[in-house]
This record gives sequence, structure tokens and C-alpha cells, in this order.
Amino acid sequence: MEAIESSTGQQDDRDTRGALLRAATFVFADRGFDAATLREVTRVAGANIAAVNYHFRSKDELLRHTLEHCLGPLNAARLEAIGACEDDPSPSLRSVLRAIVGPLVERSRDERGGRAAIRLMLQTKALPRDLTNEIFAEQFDELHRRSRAMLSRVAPHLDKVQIALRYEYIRGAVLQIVSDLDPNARRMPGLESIQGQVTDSALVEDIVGFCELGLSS
Amino acid sequence: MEAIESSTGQQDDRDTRGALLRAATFVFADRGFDAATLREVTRVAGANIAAVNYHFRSKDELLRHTLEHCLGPLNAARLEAIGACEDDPSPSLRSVLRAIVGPLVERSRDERGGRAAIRLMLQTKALPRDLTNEIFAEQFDELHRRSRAMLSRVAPHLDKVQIALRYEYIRGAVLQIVSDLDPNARRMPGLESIQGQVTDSALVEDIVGFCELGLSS
DNA sequence: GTCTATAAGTAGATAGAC
DNA sequence: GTCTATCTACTTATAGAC
Repeated sequence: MEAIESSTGQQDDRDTRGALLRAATFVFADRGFDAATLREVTRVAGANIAAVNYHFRSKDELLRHTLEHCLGPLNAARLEAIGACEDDPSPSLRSVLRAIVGPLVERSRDERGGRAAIRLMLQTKALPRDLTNEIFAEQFDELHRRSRAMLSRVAPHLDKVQIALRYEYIRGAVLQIVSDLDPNARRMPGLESIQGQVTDSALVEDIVGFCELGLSS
Repeated sequence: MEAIESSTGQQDDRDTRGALLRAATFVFADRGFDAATLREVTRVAGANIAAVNYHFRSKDELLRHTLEHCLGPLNAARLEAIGACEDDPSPSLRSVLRAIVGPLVERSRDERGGRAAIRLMLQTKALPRDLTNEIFAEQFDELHRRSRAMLSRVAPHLDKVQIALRYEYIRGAVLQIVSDLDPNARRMPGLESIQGQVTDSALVEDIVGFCELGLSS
């Protein structure tokens, strides 16, 4: 019986392997992969130091599984949102932008995996490595391709290069504001009025409004 | 004579202290502060391992001086650009956006310190620490305050919160595209056409155009 | 100012008992 | 599967000769 449960890969509660994944998500996101130690991860997980090398092979392999564990759900939500646009016979620019922006903003507020996923995305952008580049390519290349294709459909006056550039501006704008709103971010003078007051949906609408104008010609 | 030159703080060539600063800029930016070792820095600088603790006190203090060394010139260029707008009796939205975007894009292409400065900014955003937060506050808080004030002047239909949000979107868009164009960034399918062809000035004008529309109402 | 040698600590990984 | 104990390697930092 336990062998069957173990083989599902969805037994992330109570068992050591799942506890290690959740602890690694938190510790890697908080301190960075290089500064994080396996001892810290196992302490948070309530596991023994040797458990990491039993369940995963190495610190690198733990990072791989951790990224897939926390980026997978985020990616799935974003793909579903874009998929809904693709199924819409007459999508609007605004609805496509909501699909691109919404899932990121909403999940970034989630204490569990969402916020950590954002931090790990920023870390990977700031410190590219072969291991993480590979994982991010698997996770996000299809999403970005389909997102750009949808943007092209609803903004047909822009050519391929313009779409690619502006899609990056949109991604950058979202990541910037979402990381500003992270409770761990440094207190920026002039942003205090934002850092606690803006609701998710208001923020999404504001970003979408900005980007809609930016794509309007 | 040498004592006078040493006291100017501008003797970054030939001497060990300057070589260490330049090497640290490169190594910290490339591998990240935590993964970088002082042995690697001193090897690149052609100096001895003990030189770091003689010229700086510790790895942390080397980081502090390195950040000030490479963020200072970038910050000065950005402050000068905003200052020119402030002196303009009737500045345009476009000229203010150029002042915000231009120096970052232009310097990001500089192999020497500019590209490293961008990478270090991204790392600090992704991995906030007391030490770096403190330095970034000293370096950039005034710049951001004055940039937002100028945006308010040329976009008077937006209130303080809207200005603060949209200033973050602008910063995010610039940092995103600039880090995409870093030769060390991962090869993103769909961005190949951009990663080698767009000129600095064309890129600045494109970002400025996008943001100008985004601020237009 | 620069070097060698080394101290003192901690990292990831593993062997082997249970 | 989980634990203790330990191995090997590498880190920052420093003492002291030159």
C-alpha cells in the first residue's frame, strides 16, 4: 500500500521527502541556493542531514526537484489562463494581459509556494546556471511562446520583434512590482503607501491598464 | 608623493587595491557574492589572498566597497540626467522617460562596470540583505524620489500612488530587457532576433514609447 | 605592502549501525 | 528509511617573516 502511495509523487505531507521539498523551497528562496546549507534545510524539515542524500542525490538534485515542485503549479496556472484565451473566439487585449499578469500577481501573495517561486525566479535571472536555465526552459518556454502568440493576435499592428520586446516589458513590470510587495523586500521610501494597501485585483487591473496603453499603438 | 595619490581614492590602476576592486566587481557579478571566493577574486586580480584582508577588512567590506565603486558612476549618470530635466523649464514626458531609461540601457552594454552593475542590482533585488539594502538606499533613494517627482510634473493627471506604481513598472521593464540582452543570460527562444540586433538608442526609444503610452492616461 | 603558513570553522557527502 | 559519526575539501581570516 505504501509503495503505491510513494509512487504517485503526490505524497508531500507527513513524509520526509515532502518535508524536505517544502523546507528547501523556503530556505533556498529566503537565503539563496549558495548561502543555504543542507543542515539548515534538514533542520527546518525536522529531518536528518543524511536524509537529503538518501531521497535526493545531492544539493543540486534537491534544487532541481525543488524548482520543479514549486514552479510546476505556477506554470500550470499560467498555461491554463493562456489556454482559456486561446479557446476564446474573439479575445480582447485586456483579457490576454489579464491572463499573463493575473496568475503571477495572485500567486505571489501566497505564503506557501507562490512567493518562494517568485524569489527563485528572480534568483535564477540574477545568477544564471546551466542547471536552472535547463529547468526554466522546460517550465516556461512554451508558456512564453503561446503568450507572445496571443499578444500578436490581439495586437496585430505590432510585428514579431515589437511583440517580443513588449512582452518582456510586461514581464519585467510584473516581476518588479511583485518583488517590491514581498514582505522581505527592502523598505523603499515612496512605496510605503503601496506595500500594504493595494489589493491583488486592483494591482492586476493597474498593471493591465498600463500595458494595454503601452500596446495600443 | 605616493601618499597624496593614495589619498585621492582614484588610483584604481596598477595598484593592488584597485585591481581587487575591479576583480571583485567581475567575480561577484558573475558568480554571486555567496558562491564567489576571495581566492578567485585575488587570482583574477593577480594578488595574494592576504591582500584582501589588508586593503579591506573582510569579504563583506570588500562587497561594500565594490558596490559603491560600480554603482556610484551609474548613479551619478542617472542623477545628472534627471537633474537636466529638473532644470528644463518645460520638460516633456518623453524627455523625463529618456532620462530614467537612457543611462541604464547605455551603461548596461559597457563590458567594464555597467554590465556588472546591472547584475549586482538584480542579485540584490533577488537576495536582500542588510548590508546591500543599506548601500542601495544610500545610492538610489534620492534618485528614485526625484525621478518620481519629475514624472508627477509631466504626468499631472496621475496621483502619487499611480506615479509610484508606474515608476516601478518602468524600472521593471528596463531591468528585464537589459538583463535579457546580457550575453550571459539564457538563450530564450523567441528573443534571438533581439539579443544581437537592436541598437541601444532604438531600444531606449522603444521602451520610452511603451512607457509614454502607459502613462498617457 | 606583500608573502607563506596555518588556524579555526563549516560545507557536502558517505559509511555503517540500527 | 533513519540515525550517528566522520571523512575530505574548502572557506575566511590571521599571525608573523620579509
